[in-house]
Amino acid sequence: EPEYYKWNQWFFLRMLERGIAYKKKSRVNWCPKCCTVLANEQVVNGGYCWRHEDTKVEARDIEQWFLKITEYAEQLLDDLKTLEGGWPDRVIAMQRNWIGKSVGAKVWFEVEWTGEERGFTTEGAEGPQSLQRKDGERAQPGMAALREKIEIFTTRIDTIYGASALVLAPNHPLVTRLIAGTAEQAAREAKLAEMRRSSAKTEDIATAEKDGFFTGRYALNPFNGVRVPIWVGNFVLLEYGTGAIMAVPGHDERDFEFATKFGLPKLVVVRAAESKEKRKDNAEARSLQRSAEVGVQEAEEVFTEYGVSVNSGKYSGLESAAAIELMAADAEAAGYGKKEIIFRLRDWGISRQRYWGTPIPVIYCAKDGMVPVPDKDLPVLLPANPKLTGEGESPLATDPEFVNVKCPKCGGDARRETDTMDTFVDSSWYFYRYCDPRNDRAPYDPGKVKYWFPIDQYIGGITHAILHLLYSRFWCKVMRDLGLVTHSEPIARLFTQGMVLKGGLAMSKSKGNVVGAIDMAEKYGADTGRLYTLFAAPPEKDLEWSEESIEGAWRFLNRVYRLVEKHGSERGLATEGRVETQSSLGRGELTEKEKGLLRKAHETLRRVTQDFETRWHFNSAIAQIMELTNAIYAAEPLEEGVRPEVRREVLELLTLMLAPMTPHLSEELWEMLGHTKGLWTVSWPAFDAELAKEEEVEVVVQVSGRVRGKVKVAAGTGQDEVLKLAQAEAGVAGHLAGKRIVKVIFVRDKLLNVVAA
RNA sequence: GCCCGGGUGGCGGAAUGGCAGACGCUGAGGACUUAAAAUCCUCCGGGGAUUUUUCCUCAUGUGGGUUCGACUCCCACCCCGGGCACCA
Repeated sequence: EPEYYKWNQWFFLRMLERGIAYKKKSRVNWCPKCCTVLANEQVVNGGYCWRHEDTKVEARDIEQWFLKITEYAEQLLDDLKTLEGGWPDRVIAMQRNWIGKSVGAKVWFEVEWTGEERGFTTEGAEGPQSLQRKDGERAQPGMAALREKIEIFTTRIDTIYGASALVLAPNHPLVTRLIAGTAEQAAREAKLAEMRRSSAKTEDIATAEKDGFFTGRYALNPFNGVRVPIWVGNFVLLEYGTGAIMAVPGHDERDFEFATKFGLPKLVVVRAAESKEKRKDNAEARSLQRSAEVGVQEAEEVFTEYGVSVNSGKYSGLESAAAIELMAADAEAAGYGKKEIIFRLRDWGISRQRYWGTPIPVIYCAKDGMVPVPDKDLPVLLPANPKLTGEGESPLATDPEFVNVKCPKCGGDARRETDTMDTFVDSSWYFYRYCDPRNDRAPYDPGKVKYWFPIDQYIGGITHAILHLLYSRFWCKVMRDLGLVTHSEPIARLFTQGMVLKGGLAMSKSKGNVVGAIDMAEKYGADTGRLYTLFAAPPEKDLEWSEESIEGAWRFLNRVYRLVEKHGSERGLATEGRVETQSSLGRGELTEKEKGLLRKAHETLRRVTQDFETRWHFNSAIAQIMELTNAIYAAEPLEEGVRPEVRREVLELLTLMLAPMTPHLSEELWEMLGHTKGLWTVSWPAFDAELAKEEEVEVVVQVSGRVRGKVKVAAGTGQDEVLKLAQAEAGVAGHLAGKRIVKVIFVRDKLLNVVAA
């Protein structure tokens, strides 16, 4: 509705002002079925559309709008800590994983333009000061800076003495220039084109074989001045880090694989830290380690763990963590590197080429460029009659009335932006609007939001763990920075309910495994369906739909109905608007049978209340109610020894406890019990603790922790008494015969454990 | 590979330090009925002893540990599900 999406546009303009919303051309995910771009979060199962799980997304280079969620990466990560306890662990873990923080360093390797197939060399390996500049020796045409540097990112700067190559992503902007002017330029360009083509297919990058080629150029390792060859590798991703890595084959599995294939050296620069025991008695290992410290050694296998640096100049002997710290600091001081934290999280691409979505409120003018739509012109309305061509172009673009506008700045002819916003924009803040839905001057009144927020309890499917739930957290922080809210997290407690499966799969129309809610309601009634889904499993678990089990729920409700039908006819006893508990009879006058029933009813109420309030374990609550029903049946005929007041109280409690789960049926039962006011007018009853208490309890008797008997005693009976009775029990006495009692553990009304030796 | 979650009868599940399998489904047997449906009753983890009644024993993925006592807490491992992934 325009009354709502107007405020999406308003938020967008605020973000545009702050540089949070921006437009850029980039490689994006395109779903050919949706005919639109998707955000990274909307690509699932290694490259499929989240809505069409059988459709692979394609890579396309399109100019589109982004929201700078990455600016909030650190906060989104840090604040997850405040959600612990309130949010399920797996959702927190999934978000943490998605944000993907890596602490490391960037290092700049200077390109040596003169380099050509001279192979790997360790010449001049004596520290940073020996770094030799070869500027201008062989300048290439069109080269702006001769002192070109390649920036790499690493989490293991401590392994830099083991770098035997730099590897760039095929799409790295420098690659073409590096190749230019080298001896095998043509062959290299052909290879590069081939690699770029295959990387455009999102096919199983993770399992593809390592591939790459030498560019013909070298770069200088700033730490030791060693010349390392510059390669291009298919396993290096342009999007992550700097799009370039140092290959340390001795200490990274991918680099090891790459080096094995292309014959690069594998230097050992970290060895396992000696454990104390080893240090004592493993002289052989020690001598091996000594040899590792002498000279350059070819690694036989990859060692990726932390340990102690070796063959690393002045850093040799340092533990990995210390080496990382010191080397990053040194690099920064010397000006060839710096500490850096990077995130896996990408900015949120919100442009969609769809009709359904909020129009992005900007106008392109030949004279003024991109001009935001002024607030007073909001909302930018969707055209009423779009042409839906399915051609992959935004439906808005084909509507001249929508597209052709005057520039708000100069009044000249201009064009509207025709992309619409991702619908996840709408869902990122809808709950705030609930607090103030008719406001036409602002998205909401911050005062009203302050009263209600953050949300005490939110319920949703696990499917939104890194979509809706991440975007909403981001939106909240943006609104906070706009001064609209004072909290940083929108949702205090999150509950992720399970799915209903059929044949092991989530029900979906495309799979044809849906159970029609209407068919089911016609056959059993909606309440039976409700009761079944609640009873079959606790709510956080997935549940497999079972036709047989729903019969069970149906049978149970019929049992309850028949019970009320039979005994609910004593009209005139009903008290409107509440359950008359403990009846109007004096407690002392209750018969044994009456006491038993009332006790069971109130005990059930106690446990059901607890399940509802603290655990949401509706399945065990229903089991309790079933037990109560069974107990009432067992007490039949109720006419004998149970007065109408007591019968009614028990049946009213039964009806009330069922009401949250079977509202329709309960309403009918309530009427059958003689009430004329709706059940909804009645509040949840308090259980009578006195009544719920057992008078006689069964105490379990154990001998040395094994159950050997039981004794029935009055509630509250002391240890001595119970022990005396227990010793009289044949089964217990048999196990105690000829033994000495060492210790007695007694839990009142529950257990007696006699430890005998 | 990393990160989460889980593993209990034929099945869904219950028990969060104190009688393992509540409650329900399925199955078997029985009652009612001319018959069927519905309803009601009994039994239902394995092995053994006793065969009226009960008793013993094993059993909650595997192996250890803590405890008078462990499905429950701790350590190691195995398996299943999910998320992420040539993330440097």
